[in-house]
Amino acid sequence: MKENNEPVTRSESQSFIESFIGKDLKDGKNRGKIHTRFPPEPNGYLHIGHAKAICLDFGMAKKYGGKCNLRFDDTNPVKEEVEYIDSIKEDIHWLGFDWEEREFYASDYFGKLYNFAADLIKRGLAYVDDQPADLISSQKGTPSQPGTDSPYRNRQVNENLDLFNRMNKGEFDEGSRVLRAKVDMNSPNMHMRDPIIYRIIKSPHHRTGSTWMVYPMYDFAHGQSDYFEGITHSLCTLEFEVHRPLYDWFIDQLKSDDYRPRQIEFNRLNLTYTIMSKRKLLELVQEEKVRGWDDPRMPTLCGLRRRGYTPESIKRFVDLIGYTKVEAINDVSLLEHAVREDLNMKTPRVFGVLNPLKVIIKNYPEGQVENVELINNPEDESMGKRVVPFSREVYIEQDDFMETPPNKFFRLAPGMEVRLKGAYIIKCEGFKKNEKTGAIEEVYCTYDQNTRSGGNASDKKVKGTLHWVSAQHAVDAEVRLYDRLFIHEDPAGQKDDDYRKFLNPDSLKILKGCKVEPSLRSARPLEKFQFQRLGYFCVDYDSTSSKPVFNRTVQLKDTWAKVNK
RNA sequence: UGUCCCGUGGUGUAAUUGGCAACACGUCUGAUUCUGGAUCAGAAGAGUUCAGGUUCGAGACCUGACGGGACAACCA
Repeated sequence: MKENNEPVTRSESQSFIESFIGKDLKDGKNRGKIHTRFPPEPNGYLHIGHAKAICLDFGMAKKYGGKCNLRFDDTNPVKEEVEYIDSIKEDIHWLGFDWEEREFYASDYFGKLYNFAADLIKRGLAYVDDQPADLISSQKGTPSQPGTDSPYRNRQVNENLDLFNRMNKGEFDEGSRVLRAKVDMNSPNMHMRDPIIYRIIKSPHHRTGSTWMVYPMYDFAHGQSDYFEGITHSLCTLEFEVHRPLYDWFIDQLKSDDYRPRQIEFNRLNLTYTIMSKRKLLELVQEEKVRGWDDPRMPTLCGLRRRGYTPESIKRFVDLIGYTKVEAINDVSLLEHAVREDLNMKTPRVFGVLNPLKVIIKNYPEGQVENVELINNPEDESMGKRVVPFSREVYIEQDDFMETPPNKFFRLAPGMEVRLKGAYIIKCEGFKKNEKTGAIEEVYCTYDQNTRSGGNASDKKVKGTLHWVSAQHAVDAEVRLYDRLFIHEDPAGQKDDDYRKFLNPDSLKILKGCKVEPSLRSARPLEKFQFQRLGYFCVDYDSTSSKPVFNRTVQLKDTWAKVNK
């Protein structure tokens, strides 16, 4: 919808996929309709790479007035489990997408697929091969050498039909026979060299039980399922590019009019300092390198959710990186930027002290408590204000005090003044130091009564403003700090080294004696906050009202930390 | 030694389909701030892998190199 001479803005630029779709629609292909599908195999949890596909599949359909199906690609009963199905559905909904009543399974089509295979046999386009896997494999040749025909390639139709039927009745052992499509053993494309389309598997299927003994391969199920569902655009990742000729070959055998689905491939999502392979993520879980699929360090959607990421931030990130055919590796800092941007607008500010250091305000009356008022979110006035108790003893961050500060240290040090945010300006008059360890144990200050925020002399300038928590009112909390899971930008891409070699030993730091403001006692799992000056934090599932647990989603940008390096 | 795909600042993407490279992240300044956040203003950083060709004109088209990736699972 470009108006007159408005310049083309970023948001209007389309990916190559969208251009293809737009052209197909304009050309009136498939009656000018768009229908997509998201086709996960239920063999693991969804990760942020899947989110990229989900956003495309559901996003394109929505944008162009079409529909998007959810289809579980469950053609291999030995790898798939029901537990994954529920988590996949939960994650898609969490992201904010809905397939309505269109929840399908490749296994819904086992009957149709079987009949289609039988039909191919009758047309002389498929045959049963009795050879073992290694022989079939070696006859396929190599990418640079053509294959050779199987001795069973010209088996009679009736024999093929009978054998295929008996394969499905369980008369033969797994691995003893397969059904192959008769395509072209000399094709430069390995996938066209008489691909196996059915194999015998006797383990029960999570949905069809032991109805079938014979199961279709991916290549024989995916395109056909698209066809059965009326899919117009079958969007998948780059590695399926070489499968496309086969996809088209089966559609050619299947189609009866001018409707046909079209496969388009785009680049996978890769992120720096993590891995995206389902197999490797499973290893991390099984080898207990992480605490589970939803460990906040994992790139899984449930992990990111637990870490405190919002669906909006993930969608925003996906939107920023785009869809191309270039195998790219995206910088996590862009993802982090996306959460900060979102959380900045949404989260209430609170005080939490991670490494407490007690400050005693010597001239503040003992036993006195004042309730100071603080703005919940300077970005959004509608979020209102809250009241926080202030008293003679408060905790500040250990990092906010230095005995001998460097230049430009705008915090507390002997003789220096700082503001305790929302309360008073205090001046450091002394401190107690453990002579053995050198640790600062207490800091002694005086406060200026006239400097209370909002008061007469409240506009007096000081260099620094600190967050704090009243000692007697503080709630003890556990805080889990996360760092990148790997110390290498591309841990899985190092040919000579196993990715495990690059695991970051300090990716998780658990802080036990943290002090947070009393309002946080009632925080519920998944609630998000900005701990002022520190970062964004999300309440963990392990949290209880007596002992809150917070996960740090991401730090605030910290220019001081950079200067300090 | 085959077939297919890809090659634009540090990173990810754009470039009205041939008109003298734009945006975001990151980086660095400065302003502002009761968050060293946010915000605001600004800067540095690529001449589009290379070499030819077509053209008045090429990041876009052609040819050839070079570099990266995918493909030889009874996985998806």
